[in-house]
Amino acid sequence: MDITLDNIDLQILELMQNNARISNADLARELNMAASAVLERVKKLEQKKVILRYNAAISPQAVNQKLLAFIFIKSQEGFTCSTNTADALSALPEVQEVHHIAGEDCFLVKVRTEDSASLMALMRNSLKQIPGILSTKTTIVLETVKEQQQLVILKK
Amino acid sequence: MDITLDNIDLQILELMQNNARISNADLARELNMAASAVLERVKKLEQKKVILRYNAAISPQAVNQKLLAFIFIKSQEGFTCSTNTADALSALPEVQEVHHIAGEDCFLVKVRTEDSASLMALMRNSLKQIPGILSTKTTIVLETVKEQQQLVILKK
DNA sequence: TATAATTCAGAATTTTATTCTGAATTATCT
DNA sequence: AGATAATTCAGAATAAAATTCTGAATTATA
Repeated sequence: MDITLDNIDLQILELMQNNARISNADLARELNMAASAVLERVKKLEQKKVILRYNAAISPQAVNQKLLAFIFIKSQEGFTCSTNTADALSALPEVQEVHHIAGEDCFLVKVRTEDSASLMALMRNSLKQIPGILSTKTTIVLETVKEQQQLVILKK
Repeated sequence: MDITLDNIDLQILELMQNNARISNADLARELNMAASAVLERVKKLEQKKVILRYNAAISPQAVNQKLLAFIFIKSQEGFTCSTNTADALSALPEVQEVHHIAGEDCFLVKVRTEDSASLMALMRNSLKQIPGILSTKTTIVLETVKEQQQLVILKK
């Protein structure tokens, strides 16, 4: 399947990336196009997995997830086995992101918990159950200044 | 304003966090409630900033953002001045996240670029312009196994 | 250059969002 | 506890939006 994106596609992506609930009609008005044509494009972008999903960004504080931390996890085994480690990490609900990174450390994991006590509990209980983890190094976030993906930025 | 969330609110958040374009009617059907009642709640969650925004998750590969990296940035000055550093970092379009972290390093920055050449260019050109940056340490992501916020998980 | 495939506007239809009202529930104050 | 106020919600009515369909125009392909 062709995944070439023309200018209209990029405009749609730019409009939707931070306003995913914009109505198809409004989208059409912004682009000076018929609603049916825009709808067809959005559906196609979804089919082509250019748009992966639509998320509601929820305030972590509002749902009592006050602590954000990054954990570097050094894994024992080679890459094939580490994939299992990554999957085990991904399965934990507190784990928001798992990245396999270059260099001596193996994974960088983004974690949200209620507070530092529950972070400690997570590390003591859940992480300890995962085989192949050699060591962890935790970095606690004091304040988040920006947290917003913005992949499409059109130049005028 | 009261930000207490009852069970219905949490169910709404759980349904919307990974399906932000669900129609209000479908939401109402899932919850066995009138559409008007659900709509009122969603509006209130937006007002209360429990829902911060709605994002379309775009495939980075599809828009030619193939490289993901985390950069640790050690800043020269104290916290007040570092805020300016953080704001300057946040203003860069390649920068997706800026976290102020505990410990010797000051900021952890998540960056997406087309490739390693443009990452190097970003560091040589843009980062060098920002005053107060003492040193940087870059960690390149080889593969992302999970990347999906999931703040609300209801236990049955 | 012919043919096929894609894209899109406009109309018609189905579905949804939104507003309003009154009843029921919940919270607040004395 | 009991009265009052505030909030929440269902159901109806209306406005708006999504979706489907068709044929014309454009673009790609052979």
